[in-house]
Amino acid sequence: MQRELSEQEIVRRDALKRIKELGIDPYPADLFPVNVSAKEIHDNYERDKLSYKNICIAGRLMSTRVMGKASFSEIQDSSGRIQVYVNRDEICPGEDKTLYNEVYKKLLDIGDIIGIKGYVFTTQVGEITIHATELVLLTKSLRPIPIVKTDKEGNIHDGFNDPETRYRQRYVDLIVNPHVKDAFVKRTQLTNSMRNYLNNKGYMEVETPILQPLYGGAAARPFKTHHNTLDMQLYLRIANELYLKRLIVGGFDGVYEFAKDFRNEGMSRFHNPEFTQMELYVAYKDYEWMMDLVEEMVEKIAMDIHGKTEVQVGNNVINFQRPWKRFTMYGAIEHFTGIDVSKMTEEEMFNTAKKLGIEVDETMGRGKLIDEIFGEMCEGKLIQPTFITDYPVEMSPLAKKHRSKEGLVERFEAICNGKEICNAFSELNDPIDQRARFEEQLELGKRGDEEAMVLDEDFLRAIEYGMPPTAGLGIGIDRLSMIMTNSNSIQDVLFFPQMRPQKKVRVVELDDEEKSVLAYIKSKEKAEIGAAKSGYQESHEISNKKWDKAIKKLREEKLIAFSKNEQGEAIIEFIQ
RNA sequence: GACUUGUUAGCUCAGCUGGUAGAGCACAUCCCUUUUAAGGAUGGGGUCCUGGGUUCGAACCCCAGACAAGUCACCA
Repeated sequence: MQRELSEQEIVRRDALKRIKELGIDPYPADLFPVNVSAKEIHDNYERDKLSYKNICIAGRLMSTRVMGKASFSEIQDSSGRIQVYVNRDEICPGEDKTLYNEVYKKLLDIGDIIGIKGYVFTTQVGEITIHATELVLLTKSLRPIPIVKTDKEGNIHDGFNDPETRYRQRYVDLIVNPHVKDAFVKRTQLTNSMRNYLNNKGYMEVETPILQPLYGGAAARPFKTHHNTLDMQLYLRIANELYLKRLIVGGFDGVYEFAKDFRNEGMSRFHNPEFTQMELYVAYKDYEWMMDLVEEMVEKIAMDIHGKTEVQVGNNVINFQRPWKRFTMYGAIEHFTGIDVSKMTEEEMFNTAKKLGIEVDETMGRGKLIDEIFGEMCEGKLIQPTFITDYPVEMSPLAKKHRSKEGLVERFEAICNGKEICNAFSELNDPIDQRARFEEQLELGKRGDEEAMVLDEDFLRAIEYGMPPTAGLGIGIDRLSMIMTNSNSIQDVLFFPQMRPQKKVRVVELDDEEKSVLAYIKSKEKAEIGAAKSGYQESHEISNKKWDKAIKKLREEKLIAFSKNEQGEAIIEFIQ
């Protein structure tokens, strides 16, 4: 179905047609021999002027200021923007000035991708500029892009801000909002830095199934799908933990994966249905060791991205310098509430939670209560990176029981800016205990807990062969990216955040009611508007609003006209 | 899932008590040899998110819905 084009789109399509008539290919196939970027010129021209006498650059046309025979444009390549000076008699040395007068001045639009050959100079105003000697069209753009302007004080004019449009048309967002691009560059720096760190340690990056017959490794509701040939239900993974541990059983000492995981749950500025987690498993280590690794790795990432360990996040400056603060979960609760819950019975804890103003219900066990108290009273207050250790066993069916503390597991989370950024434990490798924990989860599932884990018989078989003591880590790449880029929403660190589809555009045609109204007016030829309405309403059921809509529509379609007679009455008239 | 706010030109936004839909940028036409968000002049451009209702009359009031953002709940 052909969309109705806006005036500006029609102008551009007409320009495209004219360009073709002039024998110019608006989408040429040949490579364009780019030999420099905008950033390189800005960085190096002043101290090495001789190297920029013969340059070739390509980019998107972002602005033009035409001043008769001379004009200035700005082009933007992947590295940034640079000004281009175009002089009529230089790009058109002969008699034929079409390239300048018609193509450059009229047929090129902001958003077109062009190639420039020329040399670099500095204008009278002192701006490093490319003096164009040749100009070619590389791609014609058929839609107008938003024109965002920044003045000398750095104020942004006519910004492209609407989050919905920005996320739905991320390509436009990336073109016109440099800070958006910057956040994604930083995200990639983050994963590069992390990957380098892990590779230098000798761990192996692996890939494990995303389509899993059983989902496991986390407490979450999965996406279901179906494989036709096997005729079986499959799930999109919620975690890759159980697969990576199988690889530890298989004899790898350290494996990691940057994993896209999928959880069929609520969405918010911290949650997207698909998100990225880096999971790492290292044999013969424990959670204490893993804490040291996390500190070291994240400190290094901050250094690699920002050149320092401090990062501005909202109103806070977060410092990733080692060592980070460490609290046990009980310790954190005592620190923030003054209450020692460690020796409380479930009943005492229930009442304590209630007193603290936390919503509780009878189904909550000790572990859930502790988690609630912590989440409510402590988590949001932890701005600087902090490790919380030793979680209740009920919440952690895959973690090893604490070596000395009853009822706890060897688990830690790192909290930063009030949010969890990673989760790790000494992995449970006792197959008997693991089976028992899975069975407890099955019970929870029967009681209606949709997030309860399912029993993975193959995983149990694997660890029955023997998994060495292992430290495991899952670190949220999106969450960490948000912190490292000072982003307020996960959507700002995902190129294409999940959105509901947009409504389809309707084709407008006369409906039956409008046709009927038109027929009536035609029969009258001409009438006072109020009389026509009441006349029509005598024989037809129609509300005033619908009548009004119908006649407005008919006028738009130029099927009827409005006017006034000598008495000043509004007259409606059928047009032949 | 709940609550709050929003949706008007390609973009950013005004729009009074309900009374002919506005501005800046962009676009078009014309003039102009180094400009800096903006050279000058003139002009065109609208499904006021959708559907219903109230009203002589709705961008505006009422009801229902769509989409989004924020807060909360759940979760990483």
